Amino acid sequence: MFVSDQPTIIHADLDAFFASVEQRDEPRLRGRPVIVGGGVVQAASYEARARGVRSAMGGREARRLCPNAIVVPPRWEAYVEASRDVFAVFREWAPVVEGLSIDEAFLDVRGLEHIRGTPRGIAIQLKREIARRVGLPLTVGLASTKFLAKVASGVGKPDGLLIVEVGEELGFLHGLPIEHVWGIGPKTAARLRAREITSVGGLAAVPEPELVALLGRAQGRHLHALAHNRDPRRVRSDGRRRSFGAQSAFPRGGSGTSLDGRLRGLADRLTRRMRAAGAAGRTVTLRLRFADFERATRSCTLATPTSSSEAIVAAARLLLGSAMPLIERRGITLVGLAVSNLDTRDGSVQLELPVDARARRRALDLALDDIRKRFGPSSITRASLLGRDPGLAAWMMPGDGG
DNA sequence: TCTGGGGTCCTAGGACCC
DNA sequence: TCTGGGGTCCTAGGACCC
Repeated sequence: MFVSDQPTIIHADLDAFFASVEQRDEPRLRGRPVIVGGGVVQAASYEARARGVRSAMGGREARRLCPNAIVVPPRWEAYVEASRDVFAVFREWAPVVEGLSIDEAFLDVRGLEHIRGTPRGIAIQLKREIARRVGLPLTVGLASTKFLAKVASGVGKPDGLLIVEVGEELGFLHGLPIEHVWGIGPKTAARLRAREITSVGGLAAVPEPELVALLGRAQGRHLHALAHNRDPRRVRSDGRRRSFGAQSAFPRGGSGTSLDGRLRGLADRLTRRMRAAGAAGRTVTLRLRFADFERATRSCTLATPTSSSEAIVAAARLLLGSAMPLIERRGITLVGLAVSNLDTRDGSVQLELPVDARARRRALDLALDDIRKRFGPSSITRASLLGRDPGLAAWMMPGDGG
């Protein structure tokens, strides 16, 4: 086993990501309070946060707190592009990069002394490179576990660099309030505080069986370990997603008139992304939220994986039928669809096939052409493309299974 | 805090199988 | 016939994260 006297896991987190991209691209916004998203705050610059604006806050509340804020609409393409640029830099500096979301990642920087430098040096360079080449502020946490690196970057924000040296972990950790722990949200924090557990040190002092009795087996064990900075999770770059989802909120007092239309729109959005990712799934979940903000889900599992919009809409309609009494009673404010139980395999290719025989052959030929271009000449035929789902072609590259 | 959109993991009970 | 144990899958819901 590898033992180091230096921390070797970096958590790199862009500060106020969307808002920082806006300030980078529009000099007029620099130094000013910026809010991205009007209806609901998607991101707030640190100038706006200083006035109490938080993401997910209602737009009206945000403008009340910070009347001179500049509100801009989100520009998704710009954020996706900035994220790509940032991750490209990450991958230059570390062989193993695990993306957590569009704006944060773990980097394993073990054993790079002769290539890239010490972990400390890499952390410093990473901030400089992101600032120089992408023009965005980054906070870096460097520690001996993923958990602690994540906590450190949170404490170090904004535009910070926080290194927790080996041997100093518990001293750093135990003084923090429990809300700093990755995995303790409002509900769990309230339960712990009701027991007068308010700091991570206090949490660490609770025997594991007691925590398990209070929070359940998995969470009890997990938090007990984290409080002692025991976190065996490795940085891994092959993160495979488990689900695709899409949802849409109704305007106030929205009626159920266009529910079916919304369902079709959601399914189209969802399946377009699924097909782009070469994914198909078996479990369709209908998510509902009501006027009182209570939620409900209905799900069903199909016999074969699909990424067909038609198949998913059909399943969603059945689920909707079973939930109709609830909807009529409580009033619906949000509808969502998710597909999980994914059957993604590296190298798999999926496409929807038209019913008409000629159009079908043509779609297959185009797909074959595409496959040959991407993977080189192969002996794949139209017939071998036809797989599990009658409306869907599925095929896996030989040797790509493991 | 009158609340958007996209995800992850865990729990618990029931069905079903060996 | 009754009883017991273990495993997997499915559904619905809860909590958390960005």
